[in-house]
Amino acid sequence: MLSTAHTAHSAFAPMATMKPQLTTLDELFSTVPRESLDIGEGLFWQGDRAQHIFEISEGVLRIFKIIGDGRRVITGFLYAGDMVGLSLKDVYIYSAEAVTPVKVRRVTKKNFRDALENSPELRPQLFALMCDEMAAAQDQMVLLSRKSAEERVCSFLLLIAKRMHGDQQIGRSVQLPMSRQDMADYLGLTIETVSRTITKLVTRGVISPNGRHAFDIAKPGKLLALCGDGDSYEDAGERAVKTRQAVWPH
Amino acid sequence: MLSTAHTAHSAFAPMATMKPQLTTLDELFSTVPRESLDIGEGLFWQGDRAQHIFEISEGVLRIFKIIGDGRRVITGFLYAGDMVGLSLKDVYIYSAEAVTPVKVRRVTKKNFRDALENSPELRPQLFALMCDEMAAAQDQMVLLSRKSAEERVCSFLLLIAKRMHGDQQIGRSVQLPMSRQDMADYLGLTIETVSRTITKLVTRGVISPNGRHAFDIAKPGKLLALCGDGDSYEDAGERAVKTRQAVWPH
DNA sequence: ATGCGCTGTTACAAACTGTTACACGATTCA
DNA sequence: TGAATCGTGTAACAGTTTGTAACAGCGCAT
Repeated sequence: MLSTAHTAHSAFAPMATMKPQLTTLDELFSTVPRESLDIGEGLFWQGDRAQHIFEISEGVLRIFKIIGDGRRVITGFLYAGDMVGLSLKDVYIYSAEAVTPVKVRRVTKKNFRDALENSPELRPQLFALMCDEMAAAQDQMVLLSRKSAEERVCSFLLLIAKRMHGDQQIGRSVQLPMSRQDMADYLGLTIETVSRTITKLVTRGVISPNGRHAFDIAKPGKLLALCGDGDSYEDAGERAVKTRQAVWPH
Repeated sequence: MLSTAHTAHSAFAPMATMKPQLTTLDELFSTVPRESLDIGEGLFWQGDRAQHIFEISEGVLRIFKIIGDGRRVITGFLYAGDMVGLSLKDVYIYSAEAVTPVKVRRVTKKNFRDALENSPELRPQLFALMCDEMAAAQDQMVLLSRKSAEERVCSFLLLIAKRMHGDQQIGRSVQLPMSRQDMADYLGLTIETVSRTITKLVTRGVISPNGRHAFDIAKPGKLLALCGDGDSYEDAGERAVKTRQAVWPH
């Protein structure tokens, strides 16, 4: 599969004659035309032969797995700039569907491999991407394993708020293009619990609705405190949260 | 602790031109001495400066994160042959402790990077490792998100049974060197629920205890049916579910 | 061998989340 | 326009898992 290292010298080859030396992964995708997906349309399905790697240039995608009796788990939402399809398996082990209208570019796995072998600058970028993905997966495991419903929803709001604003700072507004069911399947909750929890946050003035798929973060500090990623000052945990619920009537 | 760590690094230090061309990741570690960890001893901690990458050559390690109020999430158990410490971050984002007596080898991140750049054969191996890790993380998300307590315990038993036998087939016996608390923190349950569930499986004759930290799988088919990875097309490719007939004639 | 400590097991009540059911508003289609 | 459908919100009830606590089993030291 990935063992096609024909050109062992390429690591040291200064410049390939035919192919331009790529310096970013984006460049690899930039030459192919964009494809469009409508809302709800699938990019690929769990079990399909995995032949391409995709880069999202616009819109939001959901990545999910389905187990036997229909239970669905969304393992991630992907935004512009993210890549999807990375795997050494012959088939995709998850499905990808458009949450919003999406535009993607695709390259074959072979071309992707070749580009990596030919460009030493690309490899650290891929490594970094995969490390970030792994770190995100572990955070998600923490969320699913030990966080309460409220902490999960707050963590999610913060995650999306960050992603919408370049991962650097938390925006004051959050767009949630996905359905409540999507959120529930991502957070390991039911749709009703998501709904209840959001209502509670609105009632307490932590966030304020801006239509059904957007919220303003009225009290970012409180949202942070409720997300469960205890910043050292918070050491009483669950009990502290309950206390606050009682203490803050408004 | 870990007093033998420093002498070995110089083995890779010399000029860039004459580095041996490695063909497997194992070889990269094989020249440095093994370090020993006692039961419960930490290899590194969340927040430590991340300077090394480790390969486990013996024993079992637990990888975990701690959030604010003391909640612990074990994100994985690592066995001989596994690598740990891969990250682009400056600090480790999780901790690693010995479940059993452990022997590890370490290389610096710099040497690791250099070896990868100099050996095209190594890169696909690392890519494969990271993909496997990612796939495992997603399976774990499914488990934590949507599986019942019983399904979690059964999945765990099957996972360990597979890993103990080279990932190829499921053994008839399972060694569980970790404590019930470790299992609970890995499965997103409480220690009591783990205990109850195991008792129930024993009562029903699915497994039979062999001391407290080992079980015989009396009804492998039943265990598979209970693990929740329904017979969806997901596993149709090459996975154990498919080979169930071959492995277990009954 | 006896006592102590840790780990694991079991029982029961409580809590959180899930389940079920229905209402509301927006959109689609006849 | 009006009915049907979809996504969502709300409420009462049910169920699984948890928390608490007491008890049992194993290992270890005295």
